[in-house]
This record gives sequence, C-alpha cells and structure tokens, in this order.
Amino acid sequence: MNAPTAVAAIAPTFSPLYQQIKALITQSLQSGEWKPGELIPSEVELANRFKVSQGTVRKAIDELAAENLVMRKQGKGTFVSTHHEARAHFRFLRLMPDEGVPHYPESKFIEVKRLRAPADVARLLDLKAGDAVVFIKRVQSFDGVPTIVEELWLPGATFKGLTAERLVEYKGPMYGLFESEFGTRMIRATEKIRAVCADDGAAALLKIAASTPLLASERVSFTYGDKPVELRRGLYLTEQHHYHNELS
Amino acid sequence: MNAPTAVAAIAPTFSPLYQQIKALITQSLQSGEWKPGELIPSEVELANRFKVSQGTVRKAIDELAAENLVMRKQGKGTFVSTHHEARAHFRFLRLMPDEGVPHYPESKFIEVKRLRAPADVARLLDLKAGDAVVFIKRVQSFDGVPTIVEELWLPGATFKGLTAERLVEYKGPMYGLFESEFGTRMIRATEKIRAVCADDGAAALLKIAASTPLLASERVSFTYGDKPVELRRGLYLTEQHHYHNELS
DNA sequence: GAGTGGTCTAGACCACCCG
DNA sequence: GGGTGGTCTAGACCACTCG
Repeated sequence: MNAPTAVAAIAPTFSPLYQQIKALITQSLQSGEWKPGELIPSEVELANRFKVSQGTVRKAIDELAAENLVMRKQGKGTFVSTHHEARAHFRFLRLMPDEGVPHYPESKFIEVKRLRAPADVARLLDLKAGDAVVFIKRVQSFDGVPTIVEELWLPGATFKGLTAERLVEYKGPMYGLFESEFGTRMIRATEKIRAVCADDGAAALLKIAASTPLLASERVSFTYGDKPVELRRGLYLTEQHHYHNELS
Repeated sequence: MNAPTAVAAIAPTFSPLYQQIKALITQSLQSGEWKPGELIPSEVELANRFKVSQGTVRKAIDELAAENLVMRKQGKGTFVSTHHEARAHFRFLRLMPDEGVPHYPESKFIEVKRLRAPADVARLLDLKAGDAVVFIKRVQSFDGVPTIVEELWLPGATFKGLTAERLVEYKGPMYGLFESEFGTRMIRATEKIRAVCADDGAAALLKIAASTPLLASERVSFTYGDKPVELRRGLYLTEQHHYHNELS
C-alpha cells in the first residue's frame, strides 16, 4: 500500500489506518447499521472486527466524537448522536433571549408545498433547476412573541411524503423529524448573515412595523458526505433576542 | 495523589496527568517563556522535563493545538500561535465579501483616548466602574468602501502606552499589535449579533442613508485564564458583505 | 542522517456504570 | 464483578524537513 511508482506521486496517496477505520465506521453510520441514539459496538469489538489495535479504533472514534457524529459515555459505551436530545437542540439554533434561559420556540406552519426548484435554490442544494423540492414556510414564537419567519427548501427525492400534517403533529425540533422519519441527519451547516429591513410580508407575520431591521440568515445544511440537504432562509427579530456566536 | 480522605470527596479530585501537563505548558505560554511564533521544546524534551511519557505530552499538546494556542508542523516542531499570519487573520474577522476573495480592510482611526469605564463596559471587562480604559473608534474600508465602524474598550492597566500614533503606524491586524507590543494574546471571543438601524453618526461615517439596516456585533475577547481584555462594538454594512459562520 | 511530529501497537491500570 | 470508555506507558516504525 502506498508504494512508490515510476512517476512521481502527485496526490497524497498516504492515508493513516485510523482514517480508514473512521471511514468504515462512518459508512456504518450512514447506512443505518447503527441508528441515531443507539449504542455502537465497543472499542475492543471494533478492533477485533477491523483487525487493528484498540488504540487505532479509539483515535478514529475520537475524531467522530469531535465532529458530533457519536457521543462517548464513560462506563456505558459510544452512542450515535441524535437531534432528539437537549444537548443537540442549540447546536443549530443560535438565537438566544437577551434575558432568561434559552428555550425552544413554538412553530406555526404557514405553507407546505411541493414545487420545482428555482435556479438559485437548485444551485445551493446541488440539484438541477426544475427538480422537485419541498417548500416550507413557518413562523416561530418565543413565549407567544413571533420572532422568526423562515422558508425551507428540501430536496423532494429525499423528503418524499413530508406533509403539513406530519410537521404539525410532530413535537420537537424539525431536525429530529428529518432524522427519524426520513433517515437524513444534519451534520453541519454554513450560514451567511446580514441585516435587512422587514418587507410587508415579514412585518405582518411578525406583527411589527415594516422597515424594522431584521437579521437575515441563509443556511445550507449538510448530511454525510458533505451533501447539501436543506436550504433555510430566516428572518430574525432581534429586539429581545440576539444571535450568539463563539469565536475560537 | 488523589488519595481518598476520611470524608467523602465532594469535588472531582481527579485530574488526568495530561491535563496537568497541559496546564504547565499553558503557564509557560502565558509567562512568555516561549513567545508567539517561536518553537517550543520537542515532545521528547518536554517528556523528559516533566518526567512523563511522550504520549502524555502529546495528548496535552493535541488539546492546545485544537484550541489554537500552538501549531504543529510535521518535521519541524511545535510553534506558539501568533496573530501575525494569514491563517489567523480570519479567525476573528467573519465579514466576507459576497463576491471575490476575503481580504483585510484598511483602518482609519477616528478617536483614541483614555477615560473611565462606564458601568456596562466595566462589567463586561471584569473591571470596576471608573477604572481607566482605552477607547478607540475607527472605520474600516474594503477597497475604499467604508463598511465597518467599530468602538473598542480596553483595560487601561494592560494597554498602557497605547497611542493613536502606534495604531496608525502599525500595519496589519490590531490583535498582532496587542500581542507584540502589549503581550496580550486574544484566545477566544463571544459575540452577540443583532440588526439595527444606522443612527446619524454611523450613517455619516459609512456614507449611507440614516436608517439603513446594519449588523450590530458586541464582542468580548478573552486571553489566557479566560480573562476578558477587549470589548468591541461594531456596526457592519452588509450590502456587499455578509457575516460568515460555520455550525458544527 | 539526524531530528521532529505522526502512527500503530500491546499491555496495564483507573474511573465509571450497572446488574 | 464484569463491561465500558479513559489514561498512561514503552517501543517501533513512518512521513516530513533541513542541513
């Protein structure tokens, strides 16, 4: 493996063993061999399966834990991460109340429909313009105060059978629903944030004056293999809340 | 070490060896034994010094590297991180151009003076109201377009001798100056972001209409030991730029 | 070729959880 | 008491850098 060839090696042909193990474990996560919330085999068991030492498996799992794909619990084992836990809820929700403890908002769905992807949406979701997408529009409120108006675009192929009923009856974060019902786990996301003036539509939904300044966020979320699976455009009212970020 | 006592242990008295080593190395970084940009002793050397195995030193340095306090370079050694490098420049500057490659803005200083800390500033900087602080106001421009107006508050005791001249003549990011001239390295920061309307002052400096929506950021930066050493309140024009964030 | 960080192994022991 | 992850060690070898 990684033997020199007659021509100079262009690409880095060397891949550490623990990275290969990590890739194998990731495959099992992706294929659903171990589902979110479940216990994965112990380190010694995986070491035997892959014919490597425990230390090598350990280093692979270390990285997966750092990327929030699994969670280690001393004395119990290693578990597949899930969006169904308090810990995970605030990983993607960065809007915090200026006073008081963070909590999850209530959702009201305005619109849920299937349509064909506009060019800009298609580009961000790695689809072709005209491909089927699910469009969702909702308003979220903290303690009854409408604060977020959000439009989501999801690849239609992945989210077949997603209806307004499913969304309404489901309690908890939407990423939990996506994970349980559609086998799609959001791993990471990139966000672009700017300041804008509320247009008439947003102003009406948030019950504020038009031209109130709002935070505008465009988020693209990715699942395994860096595949984009959600475009979310949100407007945030930041009178009683702020977007929290840690720079490190 | 960590011996059981007659009474039940209340606090977790156990601290892994590598954490203790990490703390010792951090002390040396803080004390200036190894300065930013410099090479620190090799892993074997540190292992000998601390009478532990190389693996233990390695794990300590692994964490320091993950926290951006040091940088490893295979074949060369481990270096103390510094803000004088391209890599570091965009760790704290999250405003990116919508088009084109990120680059550093030019600064124009509006005001540099020493005064007594208002109550809110004192609280965030862990000072007493009335303590001496340095106040800086500046405008930053990308390609000649004024885009950021920023007010900084710094503890007067730490930044003795900081003058407008030093700021103006210094080329490069301000954190580089703070590091080189005042021995204060910014390690991490927390940021609160909201949308606001430009007031007359900001509008004049940014050459925009009053009531243009702007991103308002309040950042508190910390040095070693989680000590707050900078409060920065910025207004960002997001017509041609956006605040970039990675959620993971 | 010597020195550095990076990988891999094997084995011992510790802290934690649970039946 | 037996299983799990967590720590620590000692030693071998690999990849990279530089004189």
